[in-house]
Amino acid sequence: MPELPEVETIRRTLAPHVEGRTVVAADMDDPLTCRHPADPAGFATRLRGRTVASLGRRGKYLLFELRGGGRLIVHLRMAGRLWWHAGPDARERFLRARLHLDDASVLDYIDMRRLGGMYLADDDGTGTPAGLLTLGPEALSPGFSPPVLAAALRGRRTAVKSVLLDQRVVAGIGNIYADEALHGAGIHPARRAGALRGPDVRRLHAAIVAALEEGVRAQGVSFSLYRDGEGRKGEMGERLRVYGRGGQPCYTCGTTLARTRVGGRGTALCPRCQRPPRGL
DNA sequence: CGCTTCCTGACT
DNA sequence: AGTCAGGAAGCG
Repeated sequence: MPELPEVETIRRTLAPHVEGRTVVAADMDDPLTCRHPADPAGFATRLRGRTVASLGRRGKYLLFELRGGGRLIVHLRMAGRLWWHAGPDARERFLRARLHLDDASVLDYIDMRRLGGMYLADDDGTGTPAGLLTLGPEALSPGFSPPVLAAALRGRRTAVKSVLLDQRVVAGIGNIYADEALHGAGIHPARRAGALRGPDVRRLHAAIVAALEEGVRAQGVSFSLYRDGEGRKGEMGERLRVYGRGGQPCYTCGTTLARTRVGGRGTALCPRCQRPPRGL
């Protein structure tokens, strides 16, 4: 569900509520949510008494750095939500875990599809999800530059959109912002990555950064499930130019936006602004 | 690489 | 009944 702007918004809204707080109890209600350690009782025992020093983010991972070492890592995947309440609120239908903090507030982890998960990792890396270890540069950092993007695209016959979604290439882009960035750059999502020229790559890089920064400013997209750490919706949904707009007119040229499938993912594009070269 | 799978629900 | 969903690991 959430991509870099949504996860960053959650981090910002959650940080003031959890930093410096101690977990006095953890209700780990769902074995699937406990990725490491995998048993809920052990997970709860290890988390109890730990204090959150700071809340960070890497790609789409949220990192609760714990005082004295180690971290609690949360990945929301498609449908996960983190929701803080000043007191023990009503339990959401798909509540999978609840952390009780030492000021009587609670942090709820809600995940209808149970695709997301929580990890308790040590400083030596034990328990860290593999995907976090192989993450590419942060999309909104100097480490992600046009030359870095060019190197990732070079020589590859796969669709350019699939490369953008590869977290090992760049961390934080998901299906929404990939479509938005490709439209902003005027590049067809199924275009062969290796076929992009220097100017294409620079436009694409700029469009990625612009789309993600706009998403952060607007506090994310709230299509259905996403909310920030305090349950508020983001404004980015109304600013999307292609994602979710198949069949509606392109804001740039008026052409009816198309809906297709690229790399197994639903994809929206403007057939005129993003015209593919012959044979892609 | 690209396709399938994980999981559960909403919608056509 | 079939399709789709903001993600990513796993398997040929």
